[in-house]
Amino acid sequence: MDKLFRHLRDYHPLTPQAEQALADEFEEITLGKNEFLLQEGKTCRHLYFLEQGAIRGYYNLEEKEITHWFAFENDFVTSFHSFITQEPSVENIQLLEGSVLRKISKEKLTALFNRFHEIERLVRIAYEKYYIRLEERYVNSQFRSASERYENLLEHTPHIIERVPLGQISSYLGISQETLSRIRAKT
Amino acid sequence: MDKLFRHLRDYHPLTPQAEQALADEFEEITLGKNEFLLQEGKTCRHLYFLEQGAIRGYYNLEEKEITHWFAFENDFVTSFHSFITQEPSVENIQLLEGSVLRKISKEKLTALFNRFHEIERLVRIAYEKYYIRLEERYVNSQFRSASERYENLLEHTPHIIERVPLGQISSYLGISQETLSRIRAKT
DNA sequence: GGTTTTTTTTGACAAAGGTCAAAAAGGGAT
DNA sequence: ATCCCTTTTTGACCTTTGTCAAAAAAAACC
Repeated sequence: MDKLFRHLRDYHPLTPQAEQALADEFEEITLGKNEFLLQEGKTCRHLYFLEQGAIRGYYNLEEKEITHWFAFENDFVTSFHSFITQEPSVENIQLLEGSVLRKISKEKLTALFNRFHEIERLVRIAYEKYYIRLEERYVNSQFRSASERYENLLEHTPHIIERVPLGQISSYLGISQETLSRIRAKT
Repeated sequence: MDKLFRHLRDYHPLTPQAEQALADEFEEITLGKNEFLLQEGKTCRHLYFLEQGAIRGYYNLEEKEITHWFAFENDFVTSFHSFITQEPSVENIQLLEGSVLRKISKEKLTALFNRFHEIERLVRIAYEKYYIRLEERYVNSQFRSASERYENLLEHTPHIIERVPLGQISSYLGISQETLSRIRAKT
């Protein structure tokens, strides 16, 4: 649980009462490689915190799996669209490695917002960070060439290369696997 | 001011006290076509609400202007990265038409968060909506062909076509202007 | 250690989209 | 209407990336 709270403090420091209330609600779960946290068509009712392990989010488009994000230690994980709207998810969330997570349901989180302004503030601040991250990925994906995107990955998130098969990285970068392989051969 | 509050209520209803506090801080401004709300290198200190008009955000990449978003009536406008981090902006925000806006400074907004939990909640909910929007744009931009992206624009945001020159639309879609022109010729 | 199975690389070719240059079409002003 | 200036379209060609198929390499299994 420590890992979670150390991470939360980076967003916004909490009073002991608020920390305790969160500690009461965040439940630990352990899942094995290739298991699913969520499958398309199901509504995502939880927010997860990934303490240890690696996870990907992907969806199926024309027979292909498109991986659009990865998560590692200290990342929050959910199908954001489904979690927020409480509509069925179009994406799947699958473990790349055996992982240790903490989870909290949307209802419990919402109830905590009502009890603790500071918890809602923490989430507001976390959203800001995640928004900025996504914005950077967006600009990077749309206006850079395939090899620039790969170099950017090497520079900013090299751990992805170590822990994820190439086919998933290529779809994450929006490149065919063959092209990515050729880009790598050149460097 | 009505327009702003009608819009805010769609996110989250506010008490009269909170509305009044916001009304006291949101200042009206009017700017003409081609004027700048923000230029790169400057830090964005305000959040704007666009009551009437049209605005674009763009940055310069290798001699070219890359337009990466448009805003119209009832949109919030800011250089999100700069506003949140209070670091110098890499983007420019320019009016496409003469526009009427409301603005509030970051300090004043933060002060309101402290006074009114409900205002911070409203912003938290607004972030969720904007995050989902960006996520959709991201997936759409990265995994669809040029003509699919254009068709998607026609279907979901046709007003852009009416109010924005083609060169800016093409860069928004991540296509060269010539290719966009050819796509249009076909349909 | 040898055999499957999966992942990555390579080759040949095709398709999508970009670039450069020039022509055409619009939009104001006078 | 005419001139000037901006925006859009068209043509020829080039570059990047994708696709299909097969080989090579790596990993997992017995």
